[in-house]
Amino acid sequence: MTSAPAPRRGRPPGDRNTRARVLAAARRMFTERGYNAASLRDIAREAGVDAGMVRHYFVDKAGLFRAAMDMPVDPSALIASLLSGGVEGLGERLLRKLVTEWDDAGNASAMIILVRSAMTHDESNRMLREFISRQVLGRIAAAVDAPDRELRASLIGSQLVGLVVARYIVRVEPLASADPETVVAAVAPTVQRYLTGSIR
Amino acid sequence: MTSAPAPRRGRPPGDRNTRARVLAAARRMFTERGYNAASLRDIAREAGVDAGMVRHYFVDKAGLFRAAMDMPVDPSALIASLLSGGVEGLGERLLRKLVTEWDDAGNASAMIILVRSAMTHDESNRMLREFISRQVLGRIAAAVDAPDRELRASLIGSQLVGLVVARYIVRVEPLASADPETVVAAVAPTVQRYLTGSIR
DNA sequence: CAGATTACTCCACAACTGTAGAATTACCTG
DNA sequence: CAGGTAATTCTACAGTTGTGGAGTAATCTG
Repeated sequence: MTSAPAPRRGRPPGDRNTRARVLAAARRMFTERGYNAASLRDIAREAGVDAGMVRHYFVDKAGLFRAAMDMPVDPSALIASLLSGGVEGLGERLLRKLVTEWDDAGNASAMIILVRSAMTHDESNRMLREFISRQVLGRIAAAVDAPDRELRASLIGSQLVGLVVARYIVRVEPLASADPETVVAAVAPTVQRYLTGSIR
Repeated sequence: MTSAPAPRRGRPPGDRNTRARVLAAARRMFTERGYNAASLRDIAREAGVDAGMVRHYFVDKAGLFRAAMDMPVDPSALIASLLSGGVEGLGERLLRKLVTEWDDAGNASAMIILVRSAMTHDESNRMLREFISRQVLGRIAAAVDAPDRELRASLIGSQLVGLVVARYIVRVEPLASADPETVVAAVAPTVQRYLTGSIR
């Protein structure tokens, strides 16, 4: 790993920090509209920049999307740390993390982008399915010592995705405005039952 | 070699039942891609018909969408009949109805159209929110004699929407291929708890 | 100073979109 | 048979989309 700052040559970026602005605008647009409906020109306008910059920095719309999906926190590490506390009370920890994380992420979470895009964009759909299966549910399933581990994990997935859609995307009331602890208290037992309870 | 019959101009002889074919094609396309991503030309091609027919029969894309959303069964009547059995075991009845209905609807349910479209199309988003609130949750909330009726109802909504997304849209395994009764057995207690159990 | 390299904008293109009107043909009523 | 109406396709238009190339400006290295 060369930590050397790389002999920067050529024209330095002005104090506009364009790349980051484009990325931020892309995240906003993708969360709001999903992959297809967020146009490059809209994103560029939002960033106060010419549309050509997207090509300059990210080559493609797909490239921009990939860059926008590079999440700040590694979800697998996050989940691993959640799991380290054991299965007892995992439902509650999982849910609290999810809700508090997304409440103040101000709608700009990669997960929301993915959910929203997955409805109309094939690649996103595949990404979401694989992300849920491998990164989230796979790990949970591995931690659960019960028959039907995979089924249990995907049931959890269904409740979590449903919560995201209802609270953050479609915004069904009063769930959308309910305070975090209320949501945690209400939904955690569901997740815990899918984890360790009887499901047959 | 003229393999294609070369579309003759003007009114063709016989009864082609075009309106119904366009409508069916529209339902298929809307379920597969959502409102925005399903183009009029694609729908017309799917129906084996010129795109002008949409205008002829439905005026607008919005008009076509409205027509495609005119559901064969009135959901409010359906829900009312489910509710008539009382709150006892309602979770199970609700879930069984939902799962069996959609499993053999072959993916062409109006609900799936709505869920899929709601992610990118503002009007659909509004429609879904209002449909869930008024038609489904409103009625359920009215039948539940407990504090937090609306919150309970929207929690149910979150689990149901999550199930739809996970099983029918994103197709997370093994939930997507699980047999109906397994799903009912696993999820019904969740719904029942949201209905009558403790949520605080 | 001369390149080289990067940052950035402008313009063009082909494809696709929803909408609109005109033209053509078939069927129905009298 | 005459005339109207419905059914259908064709052509056109203005807008938007992702992409690509060309050109300009700023800064670096040598």
